[in-house]
Amino acid sequence: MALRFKNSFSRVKEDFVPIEDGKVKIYTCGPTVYNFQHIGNFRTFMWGDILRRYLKYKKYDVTYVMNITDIDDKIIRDSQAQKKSRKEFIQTYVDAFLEDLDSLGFLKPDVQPYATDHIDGMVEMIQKLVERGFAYEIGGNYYYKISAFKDYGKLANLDMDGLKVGARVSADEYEKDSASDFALWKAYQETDGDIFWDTPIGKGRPGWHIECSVMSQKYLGNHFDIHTGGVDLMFPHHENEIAQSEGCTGSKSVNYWLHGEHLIVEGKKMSKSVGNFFTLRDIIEKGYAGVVVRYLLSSTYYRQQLNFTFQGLDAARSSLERYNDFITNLESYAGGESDNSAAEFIAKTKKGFEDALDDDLNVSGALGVVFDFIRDINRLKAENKLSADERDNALTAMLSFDSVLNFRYHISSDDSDSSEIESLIQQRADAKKNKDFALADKIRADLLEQGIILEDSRDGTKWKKKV
RNA sequence: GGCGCCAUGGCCAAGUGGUAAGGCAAGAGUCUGCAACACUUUUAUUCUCCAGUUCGAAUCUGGAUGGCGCCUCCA
Repeated sequence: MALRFKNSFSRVKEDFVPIEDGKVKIYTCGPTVYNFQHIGNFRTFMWGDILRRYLKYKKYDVTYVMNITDIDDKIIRDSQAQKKSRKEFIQTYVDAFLEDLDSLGFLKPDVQPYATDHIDGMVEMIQKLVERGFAYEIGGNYYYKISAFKDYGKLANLDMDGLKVGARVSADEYEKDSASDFALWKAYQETDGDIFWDTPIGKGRPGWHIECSVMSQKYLGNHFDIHTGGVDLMFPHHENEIAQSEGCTGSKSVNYWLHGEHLIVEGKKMSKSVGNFFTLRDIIEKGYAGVVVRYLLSSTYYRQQLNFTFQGLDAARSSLERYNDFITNLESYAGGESDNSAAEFIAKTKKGFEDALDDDLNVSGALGVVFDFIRDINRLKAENKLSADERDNALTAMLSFDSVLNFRYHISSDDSDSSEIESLIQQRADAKKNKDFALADKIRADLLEQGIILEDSRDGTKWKKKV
């Protein structure tokens, strides 16, 4: 099967054909750094990571850009409330975000541009849009004239003529030709304090949407392959991005628009007032490793709502242990007689894995195939029908699947307490030899208390950390 | 009001016209000093409901019910 994606623009699955053979350019709308990112944010970034890893698995040369929005109304409001400079304020959340990406096992974006480093580019684009008749200025504010862009509303399937002018629109503090026109540049106001830029188009700050047009163009060119984000960004953000980019160049900007559904918690929209709002940090504090969250967030098809529950998180942890135990146990398996069935299992799994992911990133389907594989190989192992060569081939296959999933977790060998654990395991082995099972069980229970799980096998006792 | 998504076993979830993957949980067994790991095995004549199309429907059509989202803050 050929790789295909459901394109939000056409609303159907389309075969993926890159603009440049063998290369894929992807832009993802990154976080606005006014707070710690919540698990819903990470759900969106997560399938972006899977997408990117799978394209690499398919031998594409991938360029992945994820921006950081470091200027917006909330950043101004909250940094002032905390009496911090904008830079100082955002740094906390940028650092936290990068740490979070790391604990969730993300590949680092190839380019991670900051909005405020691209003010010049934004000014140039706004000037160009004015020249081309897509933008106008009123009292130092610049607006995009959506009536000038004939395809406006096409991505979100909105009929702009039929839009009601609601309370939020009329409450806008700036004057505009049309209520639906959106801000490209906001003139300086006293309440902005020291947050402003002096530019050829005046003193002020950029609107939200212009940054993504400028940064995607700068790092990926006027025309690139894939743009991702959450469904809520489809309108107005991505609609506006298209209007800006294409108004500026006069040609198509993005081939495939991918939008992920939201995460809900215990069946309800996540909100602070309901008390079901979680940052990644909240979850980790409850004792779950990042990789457990990764498993849960990535295991559901991205265009389907994901219902986050702690029961689900516990199930994810158990699944993940099976996945990792499989790899660990296979690595230490000495190898036996072959019955020549392993090659077939490997080929079948590889095909099933790729067919599933080729079909618009069906991770659930791919996981089903991988768990079939785990059972098939474990059975061969149990019956001693897997040779050392077959073991190596199975491991290679599994690790190639894991280059996409990244569910493998490692026990650090330089762990400071690992020698202590080894010595306790030795004490337990001695106790077992002396039939002092009470002591042996106590050692095992004590270690479990510290999050260390012991597993006895013919080849001795292994230990692993609880995730 | 307009646009759109979803409903599959106790929980999660794939399958989109050919007779219900997979994971978790639970029960039974093998292994084990006991566990854990692993293996074997049991658990949906049935896919929210009602009609229809078809030789055949979880899958297509119409309707109903329930849940969710977007319609200028939002992943």
